[in-house]
Amino acid sequence: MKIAEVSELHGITPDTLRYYERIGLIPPVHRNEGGIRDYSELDIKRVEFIKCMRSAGLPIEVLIDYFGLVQQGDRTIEARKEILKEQRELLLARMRDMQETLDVLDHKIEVYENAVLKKEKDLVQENRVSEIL
Amino acid sequence: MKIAEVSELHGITPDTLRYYERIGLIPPVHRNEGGIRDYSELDIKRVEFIKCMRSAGLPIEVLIDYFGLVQQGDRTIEARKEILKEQRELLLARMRDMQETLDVLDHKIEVYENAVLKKEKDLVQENRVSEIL
DNA sequence: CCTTGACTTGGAGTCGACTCCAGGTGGTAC
DNA sequence: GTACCACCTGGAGTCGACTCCAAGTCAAGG
Repeated sequence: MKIAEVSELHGITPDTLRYYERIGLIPPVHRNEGGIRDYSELDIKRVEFIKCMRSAGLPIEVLIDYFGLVQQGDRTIEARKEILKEQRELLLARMRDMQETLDVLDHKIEVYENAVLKKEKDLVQENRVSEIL
Repeated sequence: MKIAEVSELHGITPDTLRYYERIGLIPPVHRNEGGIRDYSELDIKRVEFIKCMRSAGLPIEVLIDYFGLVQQGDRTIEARKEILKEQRELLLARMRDMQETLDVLDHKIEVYENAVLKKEKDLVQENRVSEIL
């Protein structure tokens, strides 16, 4: 699969895919005779995983470390698990922050909602209905 | 309240507080005779709000726009509400992404957990218990 | 008086993560 | 055979959000 297809399929620009390869987040992708990248199933699995993790804000460095361990085989399973657990905790913490902010936002929106209603009511009472339409 | 106190109280560095003021996220803070910032109750309320919003990833620009509207008085209530609603939706979307990633992470951690257990079981069966301690 | 320490300023530097570009190649379509 | 298109490379630029720094001011303590 060529870079443009992978790009379209996963909503990642070719530039970003090449960038990921340059910095070692994706291992060197196999090329055809013309030197053009041909992404394997496995490469694509990796891209999907990366996209998922990045969409939640996991840092690229962490992912590089993780894949480095994967490459070193079974004896790194424990270390990999620890990385994932740590990122899981960080993710949860961020989600809790966001939930708090969401609550604040919801509250403020409601307050504004009421403010708007009150203003309209006032206008109606003053017989200035035309202004609210 | 001086900058150091605000900083300690809210876990924001003085540099960041001054930066926020420079870019207009916080309005010019009142100074004492010596030219030293003296944060008012209202300033601090604003800092708290900013901290909350920033911790959920709302962009600084959006917050500047929002406070710009606040400054313009009641006639901007509707517009402010719209900004908050939009940010609420974006926040929710990000939280959904994160929940998905969390699920993937949990699943992978479980797989690793099982892999570790299996490995230990194998070692026990091979009478190499010492290696797992 | 002099040092110390917290503050001030404007400007430059950093960091993570892309994003863009110039110049070049290779394969297909007319 | 040449125009076109997608691809390639290395390197530079951008963006958001800080973060750091040099040089200066001021109040309080010894």
